[in-house]
Amino acid sequence: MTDVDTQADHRPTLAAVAARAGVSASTASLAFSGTGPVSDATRERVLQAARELNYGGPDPRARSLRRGRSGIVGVVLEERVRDAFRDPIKIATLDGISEEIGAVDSGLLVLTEVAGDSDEASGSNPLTLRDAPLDAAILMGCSPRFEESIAILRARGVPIVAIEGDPGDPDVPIILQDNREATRRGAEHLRELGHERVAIVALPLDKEHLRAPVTPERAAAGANATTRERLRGAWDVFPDAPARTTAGSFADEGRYAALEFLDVPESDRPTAIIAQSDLLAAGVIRAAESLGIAVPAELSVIGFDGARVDGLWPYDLTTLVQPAVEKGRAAGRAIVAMLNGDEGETQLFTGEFHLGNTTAPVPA
Amino acid sequence: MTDVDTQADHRPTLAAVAARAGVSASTASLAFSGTGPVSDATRERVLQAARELNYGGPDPRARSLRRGRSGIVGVVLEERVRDAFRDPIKIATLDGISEEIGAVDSGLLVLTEVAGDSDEASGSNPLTLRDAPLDAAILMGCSPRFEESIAILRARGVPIVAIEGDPGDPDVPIILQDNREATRRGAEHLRELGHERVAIVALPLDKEHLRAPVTPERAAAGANATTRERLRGAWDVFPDAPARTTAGSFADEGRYAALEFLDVPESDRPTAIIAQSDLLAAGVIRAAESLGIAVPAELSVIGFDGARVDGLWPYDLTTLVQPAVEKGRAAGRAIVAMLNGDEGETQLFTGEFHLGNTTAPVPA
DNA sequence: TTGTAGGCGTTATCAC
DNA sequence: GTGATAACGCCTACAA
Repeated sequence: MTDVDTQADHRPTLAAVAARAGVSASTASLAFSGTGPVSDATRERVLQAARELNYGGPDPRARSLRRGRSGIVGVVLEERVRDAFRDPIKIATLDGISEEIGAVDSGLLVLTEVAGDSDEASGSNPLTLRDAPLDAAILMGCSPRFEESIAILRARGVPIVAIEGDPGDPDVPIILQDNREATRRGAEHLRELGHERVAIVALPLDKEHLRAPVTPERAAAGANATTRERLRGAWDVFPDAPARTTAGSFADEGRYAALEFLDVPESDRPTAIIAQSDLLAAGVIRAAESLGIAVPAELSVIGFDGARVDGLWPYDLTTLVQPAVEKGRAAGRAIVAMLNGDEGETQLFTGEFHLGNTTAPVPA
Repeated sequence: MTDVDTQADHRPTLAAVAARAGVSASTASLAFSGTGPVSDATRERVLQAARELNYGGPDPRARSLRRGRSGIVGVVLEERVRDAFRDPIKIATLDGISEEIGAVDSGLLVLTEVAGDSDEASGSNPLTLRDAPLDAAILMGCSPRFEESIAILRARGVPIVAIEGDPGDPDVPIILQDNREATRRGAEHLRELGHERVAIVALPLDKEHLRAPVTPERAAAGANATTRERLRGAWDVFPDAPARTTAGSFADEGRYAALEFLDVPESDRPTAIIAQSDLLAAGVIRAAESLGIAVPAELSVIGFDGARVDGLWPYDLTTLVQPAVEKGRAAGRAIVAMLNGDEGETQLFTGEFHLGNTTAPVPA
């Protein structure tokens, strides 16, 4: 303990500063907030007193009670931090969000969904969306607990925006991607190149994140709408294309799944693979490389996201570019609007086809 | 607007609920917080009233003023969200932090360092560490504004922990990595394999993130302590090893830098490269592959982090494993201790050498 | 087991 | 320009 103030349980208050400066608390408040008229001399006196007392400025907790705003926007993730942040799309989206909410002096609080009531063996119960001082919340990705989260937040009067998931609540603006249509455009590109034997490497479909072939039942029952829609888009063009789900959007997962399709007699092999993310696509390419299958000469590969996968060189992946940062910005703007008492805008984003060098005409 | 309560500016308060239930506010408070004795009948009546009024529970803003705790721990990053979250080590550390602070019902608020006073052309001024309702803060990585951030937080009486950076303040526990010693151990491994011509692919050294050779002056003046220490460790063993800085910890950056070292006559080529991160190492390997240089037969590569780079298969990178999650946990525990009025513990972590298959004896 | 009183630190509103 | 007053919504002694 080097400093006098270090151990003090009682930090100076605005009142103390005011007293020392010989003014009233309200005047001192004005001197800090800049709202309203204060003479320069008075302000200086107040600031001087604050310095002397080592006063660090108005307490944000008290301020947020009084103003009814905490300056905090919650981002509700369905997974733990580690998993959510491995997804470059989520990160880009967060970046867009944080950019926009800066306009209302807000910061991002990371939350995960409310846990089941009983199954918390960890003994730890982090700050939940039930008792975090939020001005607004952004739900990223739909999930089983979606509804519950929304109910809690609504009861609190916290404005909500949903990204990639539709709670079906007219008061909740949603930010969506044209997953089905975009995937269909990619598939059509393959068909134009003459491909007929096409396989799909899919994102996780259900909570268990199974590595398994997609049966019609699984496709119908799957909890993940994004995966489902992208499957539909591919099947719109190639109704019989076999698909396998992976345990997550990682290159290694893409490689495992691709090996199942590729490590077979050449006659059974697909001539093209539709991967549901760029990371998966990167793994597909590695799998092909390892089997001596040339991309794109012998196998065309298409991704989804446009995430500029690091280390994929010399390949320039053909993919559907998702405007991830822009989606985050849209969510942020919706939040800002709602915080200002306006309506948040629902927006549908369109994936842009990027032609790289990983697709080619079907081998003769 | 589908619902009566949607537009209500005035949400019900605890007092309103109490009134409706025919009890006093304090009793209603007890019914919610679970602190103190309330008869089951009364509690039920209160809860019932709450349901009828659509009361979502006590307002966290008021609660945090009253209790003096917001349940929020700030993580101060030196870069914008997008950049910080591309580093797997930072993410793992965040994960460890969030795990531990769950024990005190806290969540993570993402902040970036206080901006310069004038150069904010963007017009956006996000929530800063000056006015966020923080119970504690974790500074990740040292930086020029380190001191200023600390001064602000100290004046507020906010407990601080620093990761990978030493503010030299006895009240700030620090969580460090043995960057120099760990790197030295890796270098010694290379020396034992007979390597003499070794090059270094380094992390950014100064704020500009230059891609350039490291001169003694740059090494001495560099702002980034982590980079500097790892350079020292390598030079402890190979004093003349040439080094190049990259623009960031990415595979593509590693590839660029490695090409500078490798795309030369064979006699001038290093037989081993020390990369300062696993992602950089992945790029080094790709560069070698693209030049037809076999790893590890013709070139040994060593990394730093132990981040299990996705998509690096079939290589198992020889590296120094940094206990990133554990470091986060240590930081979280220090925070929890300080929040409980105890002292936070400073900790030094040791990198563990992992022998993979990317190093081999120097070619004959 | 329940109610009463007071205050957490700030800021908005009004007089002066 | 400045000061008094009254909330903001909740929690916690303490008294009943």
